[in-house]
Amino acid sequence: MNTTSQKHDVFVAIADPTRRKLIRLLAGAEELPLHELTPHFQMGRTAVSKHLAILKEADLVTNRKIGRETKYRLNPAPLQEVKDWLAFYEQFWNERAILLKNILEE
Amino acid sequence: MNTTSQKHDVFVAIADPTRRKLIRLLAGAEELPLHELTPHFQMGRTAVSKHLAILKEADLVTNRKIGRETKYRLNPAPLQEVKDWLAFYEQFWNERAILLKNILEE
DNA sequence: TTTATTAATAATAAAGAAATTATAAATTTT
DNA sequence: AAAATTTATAATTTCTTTATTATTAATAAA
Repeated sequence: MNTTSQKHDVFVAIADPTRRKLIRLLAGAEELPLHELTPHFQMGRTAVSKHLAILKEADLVTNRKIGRETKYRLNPAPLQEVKDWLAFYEQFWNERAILLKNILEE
Repeated sequence: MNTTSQKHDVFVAIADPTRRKLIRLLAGAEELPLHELTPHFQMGRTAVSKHLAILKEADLVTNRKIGRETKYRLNPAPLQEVKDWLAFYEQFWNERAILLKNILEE
């Protein structure tokens, strides 16, 4: 792990609204090239391309070159890590569960 | 919304590993003051205090002053937003579901 | 083969986040 | 009352992220 490729965190990847929107767009289509994704945003191609690179480092998207375009595809599998993380806190976030817990602890 | 108080995003709040560890520590106790949380980290009190402020802006923690200490408590409710966001993608991230979808689309 | 399209990378600039030290304020202990 | 404890805030520094422009390369279309 020298110069490039930082092996990006899924939590960091989904923290950015642009990247969440990219995920959403890719969920609605099998594959999309950069130039079809770009017009949905107010920034330039290069910026969108970099957001896609971050998603790719988190393994949330894959891509393949078809002719001169690079088609991006969603890979939702890494979201499982977030789901697992949340699962631990589910026991806390229900108010009824908290009340019940308080009663049991008396 | 003038000088302070930026109304922080839950996704941003949980993106940082220090803050996830704070959430985990607070899940394991009813209430904890800053000086009990700090020794679990390599940074100073001030830095931990600021991370707690970000969690508070995201409404993931509440606090109350008891004498000279400020006790922090976890409020997991805002995590629901993340759970809801993930729920949308559950239909995609199961390989069996993807295979089935491909078959149905033929 | 020239021109247009598509996209990645490098270099830079700007903005934002994270951590530190220093200071101040409030509360408890001695 | 003086000293110690606990915390918050301000000022500063450092680091990281985000976005831009410019350059290069590759493919497709004219």
